[in-house]
Amino acid sequence: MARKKQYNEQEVIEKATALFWKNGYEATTVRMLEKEMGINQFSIYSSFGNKQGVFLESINAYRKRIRSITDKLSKSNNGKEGIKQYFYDFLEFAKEDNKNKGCLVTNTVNEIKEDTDPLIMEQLMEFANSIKQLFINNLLQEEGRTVEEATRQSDYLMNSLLGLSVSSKVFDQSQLNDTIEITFLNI
Amino acid sequence: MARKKQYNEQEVIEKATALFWKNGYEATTVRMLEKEMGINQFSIYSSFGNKQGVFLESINAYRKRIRSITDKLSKSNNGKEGIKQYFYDFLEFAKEDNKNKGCLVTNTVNEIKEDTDPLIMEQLMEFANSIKQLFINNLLQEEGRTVEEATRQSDYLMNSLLGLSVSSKVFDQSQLNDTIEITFLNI
DNA sequence: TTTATTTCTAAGCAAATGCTTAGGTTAAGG
DNA sequence: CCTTAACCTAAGCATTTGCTTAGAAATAAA
Repeated sequence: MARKKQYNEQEVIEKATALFWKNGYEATTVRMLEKEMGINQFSIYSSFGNKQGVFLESINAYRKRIRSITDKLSKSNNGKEGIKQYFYDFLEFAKEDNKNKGCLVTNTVNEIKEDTDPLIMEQLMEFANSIKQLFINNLLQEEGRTVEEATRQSDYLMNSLLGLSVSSKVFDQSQLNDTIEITFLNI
Repeated sequence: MARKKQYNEQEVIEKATALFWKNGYEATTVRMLEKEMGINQFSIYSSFGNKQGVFLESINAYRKRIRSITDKLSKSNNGKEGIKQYFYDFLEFAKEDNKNKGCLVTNTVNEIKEDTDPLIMEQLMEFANSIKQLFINNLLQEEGRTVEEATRQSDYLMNSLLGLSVSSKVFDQSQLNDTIEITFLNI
């Protein structure tokens, strides 16, 4: 017995995600969100509570989108080759108009100060750990590796991936390809 | 024939550097600078023009401080071992109170949006390239490497270093050590 | 059609931002 | 001891920030 919402929450969150991805959390203002999402501030706040609420939903949307390549990784059964493919898939995933936006999660980790909201931190760490766990599982598909070794190598790989998320904004494609190839030479 | 400055510009820039290092460029406000540097906003603007001017001087100060370990690297003559030592030195350099502040330059690169000031960008890229060049030189100290190979490997190492600057804020010391060791296994 | 209830528009709020300025304070040269 | 030029203090400026709210518009039920 009342008016209907004139927007779809999932659709507008997709647009918010793109903004956060490109600009980071702090640099994305509510006015920008308003414009990009195509709805008024009132609607933003009534649907998502506050700016942080929009961002948390954006992380969810991001994780859904990236699931296509994490799924591929979790289903792969060729050890480190599957992980290497994930690196390439990720670069493709983060590309837009010949530019690279990096990883939404990594970008946000880079913004972290002491006063970063614990809720956001929690979400970020959970996501990072889920990726690391996939690495460990894939490495253990290959013979002659202890769990400890696989864990150490996964930390190494996470470090490389974090690096890629940053350097993909500055390096060109062939530099990135070479870097990935060398990264997998020694594990 | 006039009053003398009651502060030393180099001293106050050291304090500004610490702030930018910890909080990043955008998140550091002029009021915070005022408090940390111990001088009034008027003095800040009269000495350095604007906030960006303070930051550019802070990058200079940072480069001077890090020179102790880059000098060590440029003087080393044991190839990749010297670079590995640089990685460890860097982690030590960036440590403060059991926390790790990462690299001022990398932190700022991570903040980069399309509208980042070109002057700042230029400074940052110049610094990054100088490090990469040191890597190349050191790698060429060892036999059996072409310049192209050394360049590719230096991109790989820069990627790892960028990763370290980020992951040092999240990983613990033993994870970082393991990561460095694996990084240097296959070059 | 009327009523009830939600949604939307647009104006507005306090706080924080980078930067400026008026006016008092200090000290070197005459 | 004055003058004068640079310095410092502190108040203030316009703009932007995240968030709120009063009131108009829309729509399902009575």
